[in-house]
Amino acid sequence: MTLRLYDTATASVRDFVPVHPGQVGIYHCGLTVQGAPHVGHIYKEVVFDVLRRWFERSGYQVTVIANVTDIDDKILAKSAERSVPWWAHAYEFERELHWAYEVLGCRPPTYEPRATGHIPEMIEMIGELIERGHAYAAPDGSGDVYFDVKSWPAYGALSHQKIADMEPAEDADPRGKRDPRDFALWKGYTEGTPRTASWPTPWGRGRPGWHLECSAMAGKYLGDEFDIHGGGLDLRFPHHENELAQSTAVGQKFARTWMHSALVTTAGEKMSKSMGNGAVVRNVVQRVRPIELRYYLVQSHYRSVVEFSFEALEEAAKSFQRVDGFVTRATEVTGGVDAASELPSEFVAALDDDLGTPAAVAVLHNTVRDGNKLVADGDSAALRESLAAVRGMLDVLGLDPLAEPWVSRSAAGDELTGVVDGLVKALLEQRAAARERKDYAASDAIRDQLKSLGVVVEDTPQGPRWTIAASNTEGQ
RNA sequence: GGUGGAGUGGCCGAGAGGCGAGGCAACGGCCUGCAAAGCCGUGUACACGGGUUCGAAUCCCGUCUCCACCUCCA
Repeated sequence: MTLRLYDTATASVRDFVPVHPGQVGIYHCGLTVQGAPHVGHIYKEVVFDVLRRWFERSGYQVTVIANVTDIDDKILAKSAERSVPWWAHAYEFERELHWAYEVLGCRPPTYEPRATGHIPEMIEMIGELIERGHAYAAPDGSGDVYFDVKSWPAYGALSHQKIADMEPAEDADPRGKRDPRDFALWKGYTEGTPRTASWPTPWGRGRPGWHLECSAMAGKYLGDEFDIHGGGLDLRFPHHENELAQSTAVGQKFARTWMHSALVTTAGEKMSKSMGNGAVVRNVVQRVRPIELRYYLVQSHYRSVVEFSFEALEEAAKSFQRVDGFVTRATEVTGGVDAASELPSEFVAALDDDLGTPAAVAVLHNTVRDGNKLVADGDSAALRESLAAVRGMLDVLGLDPLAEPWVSRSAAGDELTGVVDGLVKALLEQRAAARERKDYAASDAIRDQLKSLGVVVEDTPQGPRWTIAASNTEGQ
């Protein structure tokens, strides 16, 4: 079975056929770095990280380009509010964003171009659009340059809308537009904005319109035709529609498949509308481990709305702990095995079917259940196979607790661990002695004492084992 | 006004004409000195009203409710 993906443009699930055999080029829109990322922002990143891992596992050579939009009106407005230079503001949140990606185990893209680094490419593109009759400099001398929507009959194809049916923006200042639905390729310099946020062009000084940078950068790094263009569902219109218009109007074929990840909601509303800062990634990972947050996001399908709540999140954390627990115990018993390269066929089929992570997670749990039956009997070929399969599946989902980045963050490498292990073992020997003479009051007292210190003791057929209880169970 | 999506058991969350995805919680059991973990078992749910069909959560018609987008959005 081959990989099938849902394409927004055709509104259908289709077989994936690469532009270049054996290779995949993916462009997904990164963020406008204007504030701290919340769970909704990060969801898109997790979705495309899983997609990328799945392509790689399926043998493709993958190029991922994800932009950073480091200049736009909101950045200018927010930085002015804080009395911080716009570039410092943008960079601060770019770093915050990278921290969030990293903490959730999202691998960096192949390249991450910034809008401000691609002004010449944009100017070149504007020139070509004007030449071909699809763009015009505003006659009012503002320095604005607009895309002429009516000159491009295919406009609206991606979001399946007709220009005539679109509501013109009520708040939009028509300025020098021929049609209210025309959109800015370039925004002329305006009084009161920093001079550093403007660049010279044949049409006057100014800054990029929001959509142009992605067209310019996708074309530059992935070529005139590439495989997948993605982003959050709210980018479908106008952003992606405009990108498509710009790039195709300039003669490119552009993306073959458009993928959009569903929005994350809180209290039934889109996160960016409804939230304060409760769902900011930095806060959420105080409440559950980052790997658990990732599991929470991966267990639902990328085209289904995620209704975010801390209750559901904590439930997901428990579900993941079941998997995590198996990996830990099975590794102790077997001495550890590598992730399998061969994955269960149902798992493969699930992901091949439009990245069906929920079904894939169900296969994972079934494998864990079967594996758990084997753990008590000690090391065996069947257990090793089971552990290898589980780790192989987790690896694809970016959730293998024994792989980077999760291992190096766990306490295992901590120099104190050896000390604690020695101390706990000494106490467990006393407990074993007490149990031998059936002095259960004494043995339970030791266990209770350890528990109050956060050390959980469990008896297994292989003897007692101890773990540090999950530390971040409190928070807001 | 236009376009797209959703409503599933106590909860989360898949599926898409017949066979109860998976998880969390609950209850019963096994294991255990006790616990924890784990395993086994228990729940017949698909917004509402009609229709098609031997059979509908799934298809059709209608209704209700909710969400997203229509130039700030991931």
